[in-house]
Amino acid sequence: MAGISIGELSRLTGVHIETIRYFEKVGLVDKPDRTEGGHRVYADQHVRRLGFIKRARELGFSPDEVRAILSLGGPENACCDEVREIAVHHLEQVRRKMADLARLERLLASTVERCSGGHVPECAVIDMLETAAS
Amino acid sequence: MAGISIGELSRLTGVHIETIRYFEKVGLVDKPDRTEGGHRVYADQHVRRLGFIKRARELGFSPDEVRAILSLGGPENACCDEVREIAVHHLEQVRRKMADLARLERLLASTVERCSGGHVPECAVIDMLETAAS
DNA sequence: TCTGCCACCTGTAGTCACTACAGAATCAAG
DNA sequence: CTTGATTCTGTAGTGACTACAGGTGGCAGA
Repeated sequence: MAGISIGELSRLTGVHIETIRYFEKVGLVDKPDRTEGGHRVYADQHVRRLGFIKRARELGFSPDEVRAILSLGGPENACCDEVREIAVHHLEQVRRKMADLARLERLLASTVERCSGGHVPECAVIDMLETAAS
Repeated sequence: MAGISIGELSRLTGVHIETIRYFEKVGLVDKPDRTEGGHRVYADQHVRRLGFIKRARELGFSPDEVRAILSLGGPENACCDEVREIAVHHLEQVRRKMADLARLERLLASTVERCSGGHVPECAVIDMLETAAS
């Protein structure tokens, strides 16, 4: 209710003060009111918005994707179909990345297993890295 | 056999010319010989080394991990146990990342499924992003 | 040999998403 | 009114490159 300082906002949301100012600069959060002396004064709306951004970033949405959702009018006004499209696209990327990692995991695991582990210059890991096949 | 220009090296390895020079600057690849005029002249050894670096990076080894392997004397001399340790550590990180992505995938997938997709302001994706639970 | 042109050189600056600092001003409590 | 914490602006740093500007090198054809 009462005005929130940037420090409180930071504590409430877990977003660094510097990052909050950065988000303001790049237009991810609205410019807050100021005190006479120029200190930022935030409202509850900013807490929600910043929490939203933080969570979306944690979930791997790129800043541009977050921006896209926000530009749809923000969590308050965005239309489901448009937001859904962004989420679906993001889901596809996540699945692609998972597949990549799974291949990598198999390769690494089997390589490490083949590895003698002895203090010798023959090494399956090195062999793998030297070999161009994926 | 014959000297290789930086352009050829780039074509052979698929690494950008600028990146090759960057790798030289940060010490990932040895400084090559030069022509009288100052152009870099590479040998086969550089092709192997650069290919090695490229592949390790593609496999998600961080530059520091690559540096660590190279500092063990490079692919030619490194000892299996030390390299293995780096690879095992990397494997752990890959698995952690996979688990993260899997959680994210489930959340996104179930959310998108719940999503009406209509042109309405109620949206499961927004709800998810607004909700702080992971 | 001269000319043309591409490849290459160095050095600097830009990217992204922040993070970190310096030095000054403001705020809140006592 | 003083003190100490907080906040302010603006700039610079991070990592891992990428991109450019402005100047040479190398080599083929005339």
